[in-house]
Amino acid sequence: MTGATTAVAGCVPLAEPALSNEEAEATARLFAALGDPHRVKIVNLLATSSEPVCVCNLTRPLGLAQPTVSHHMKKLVEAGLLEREQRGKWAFYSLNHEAVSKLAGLIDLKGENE
Amino acid sequence: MTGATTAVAGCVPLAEPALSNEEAEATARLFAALGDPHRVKIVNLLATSSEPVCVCNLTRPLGLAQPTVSHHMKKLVEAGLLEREQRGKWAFYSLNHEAVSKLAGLIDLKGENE
DNA sequence: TGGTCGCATCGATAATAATCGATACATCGA
DNA sequence: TCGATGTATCGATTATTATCGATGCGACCA
Repeated sequence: MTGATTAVAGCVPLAEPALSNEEAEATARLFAALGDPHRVKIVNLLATSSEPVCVCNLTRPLGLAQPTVSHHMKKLVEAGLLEREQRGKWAFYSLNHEAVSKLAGLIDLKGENE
Repeated sequence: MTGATTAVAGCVPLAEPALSNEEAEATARLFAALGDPHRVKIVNLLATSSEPVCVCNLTRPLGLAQPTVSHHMKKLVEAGLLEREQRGKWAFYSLNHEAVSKLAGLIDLKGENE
């Protein structure tokens, strides 16, 4: 573990009184992780799969080279949205449902303001 | 107007069976709009303000030049997250609560899968 | 132990985006 | 009508990011 990598950790609801620079950056990193269409598709594929998926099963539906897929997976893991599991020589990725829920909570303005 | 600018329109829940390229791009544009710390702060400032805010009241708290702030406001409006209202020579911006709610709904995986 | 396979990292390149000074446009007050 | 003011646009620069070939690393198999 590199420490405070997962962006979700430092996030604070958007309706919080006054966001600090660090909080704003953490939140932006989280959203930026989903700011790429290929990464949106990755999350979609994992969300609709009942089981973890390995990289070799992502390159074709995404139409990307393997290093590019690994690049995107790393970004999503760093954001805390995905979890990586090594099975033999395969790397299986799955959604971090808790992080996704927390992300949805960040956006929810209800109850926070007016 | 370029037409289908507001990204929110073409968005579909992340847990939908198979996202098309267009849907993934629309969703990514929406998230990318919040993928910048300054824009997160703008949304935060508007979310905590009971009234619309003009650009001249944003430059100082953001520490950015006026053209840069206008640039970010445009991106957020194009994403559909903000609404612009001209009052005399001032441009007032406010949150589009409906779009924000819809954004939160996109992320919600509950009920869609498993 | 050598070969293969899956994946991550490296290095380079191309594309995208943030930033700001200069400037244009529109509105308002005098 | 003229000057002042608030914003948007333009143009240029810098920084960030996506992409992929080449390569390295680890696991598995024969």
